[in-house]
Amino acid sequence: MAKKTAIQPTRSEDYPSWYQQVIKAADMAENSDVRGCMVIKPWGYAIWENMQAALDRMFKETGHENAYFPLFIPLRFLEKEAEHVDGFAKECAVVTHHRLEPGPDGGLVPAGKLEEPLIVRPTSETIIGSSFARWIQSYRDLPLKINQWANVVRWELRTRMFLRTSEFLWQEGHTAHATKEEALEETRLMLDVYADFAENWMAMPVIKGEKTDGERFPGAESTLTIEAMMQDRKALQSGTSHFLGQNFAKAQEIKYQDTNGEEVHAWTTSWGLSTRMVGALIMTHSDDDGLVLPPRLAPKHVVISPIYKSDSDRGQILDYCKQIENALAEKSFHGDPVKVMIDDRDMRGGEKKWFHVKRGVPIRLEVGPRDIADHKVFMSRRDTGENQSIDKNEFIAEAVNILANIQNNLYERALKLQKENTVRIDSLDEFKAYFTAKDSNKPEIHGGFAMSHWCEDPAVYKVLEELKVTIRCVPFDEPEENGVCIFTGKPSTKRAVFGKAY
RNA sequence: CGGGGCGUAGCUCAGCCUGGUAGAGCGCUUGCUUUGGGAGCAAGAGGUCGCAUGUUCAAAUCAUGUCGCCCCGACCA
Repeated sequence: MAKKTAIQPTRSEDYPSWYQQVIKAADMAENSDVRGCMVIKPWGYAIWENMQAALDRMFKETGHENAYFPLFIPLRFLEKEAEHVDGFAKECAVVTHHRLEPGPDGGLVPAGKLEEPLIVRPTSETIIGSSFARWIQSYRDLPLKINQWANVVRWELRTRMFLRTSEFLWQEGHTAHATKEEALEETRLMLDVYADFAENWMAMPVIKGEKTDGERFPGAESTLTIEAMMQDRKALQSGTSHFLGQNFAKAQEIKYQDTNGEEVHAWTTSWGLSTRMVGALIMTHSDDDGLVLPPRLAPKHVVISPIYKSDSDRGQILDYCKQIENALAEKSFHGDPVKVMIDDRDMRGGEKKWFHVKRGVPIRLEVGPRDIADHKVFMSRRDTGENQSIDKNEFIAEAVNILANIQNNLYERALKLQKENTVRIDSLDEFKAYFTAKDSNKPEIHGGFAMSHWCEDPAVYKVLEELKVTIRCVPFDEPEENGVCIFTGKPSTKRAVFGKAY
């Protein structure tokens, strides 16, 4: 008899369904009345706010300023950059009217047709570029480093909560530089910021690399990416940083006078990271009992449940809990106070326990009369499920270390999964076997990442398409090495990461 | 846009094949009991069965149409 899990089905039974159930059980989000759009509920939004706070600080530390640009973009703006149009045209929401009037059947019908349709931003390169063109006159105006926190809309055919929704929240950084070198440096710097965030806050190991031609952002010269492996061994693109060359600068006349008095085009970059990261967080750490949160992003670090045997215990037990809360509030976990919640709701113990387990709170404490008598607390760790009775003062002294230990354990666990499921493959047969499910009707978890030699050739993409595998990136860490493309036999100097992707 | 599935109480679903007065479990409300582990008993609230048309004495049930959702593909952060 299998152990009863809080989430059903389990990961191994049905991963996509498990994912949806975790979101529901942890009360993070729900589907809305608008197709493809979700409602982010307080617990899910608090996680996003923690991500925002960490990233925002990092952006400011690297010299960026926040600003805000319009939700609507004139249609003609999008037309300016040819590749950009191709990339986004298929998924744009278009606003064509500005008024509603009573219709024949008692409902409302759009009226007041707009002279020029507006599109709801799928990304803001064009509208921000038009501002940049006005703001930038001289080399003294550069570099210009702007970030905006915003919502964007991409009309997706198929959506999945957090991973792909028609509307999503993100940040988009946009910068303009005097030289190509400086813009390239910025592109790389921001990718490093994303990787730092993923690994140190999310406890999610990532592979940094460059996208191949087919996977690049529409209109970019190069796209850098961080790729993470989820527990079903599929890849999730988790943040991208684009070197836009002078493509957008030329399309939008972002020009400045250099020190010689000559008018030249600026070099621009853009980089973005979205609420998709909340999905990444779920799929990286969570288990069959629900969400598991890395302490650095958890809305609450410690939840204390008082356990009353009788009403007369109440005051005493609550005082004891408050002592712990106050003592922890003075401890610093990465510069912030330890976030404690005393859950004093009148609920049964078991129900209350599972409530917090499912929501992924890193540490749960239970305090009853026996603990008080012994000056102890009963502690459970969400990451390992370990329970222990521990001296109260010892816990207070160790709490920050335990949180750090959980953070580290989650990272190491995720890294182990990634390493164990990344293999170097040097033959096409082996490659095919690696990515082929034994039961095509109900594909079991198979494959992972493959590191293989390749080349830019239509034949390569044909095979990949058949296997539903994509080139995730050409990793920076991978050394140059002479080999042959496993698809064509042509010479190759570097391996790329291949995988099935979200 | 293709292929599958589903719309019945807040949630999960049964009932439909074979038409005949709307069901269960969970949740919710109230009371009592319980409390170191997803409580027990009792009482109660809650549904024009997605929508429209048709067939019929009679439709949740049959037919046609329509809208919406979910899953699997193609496309994408």
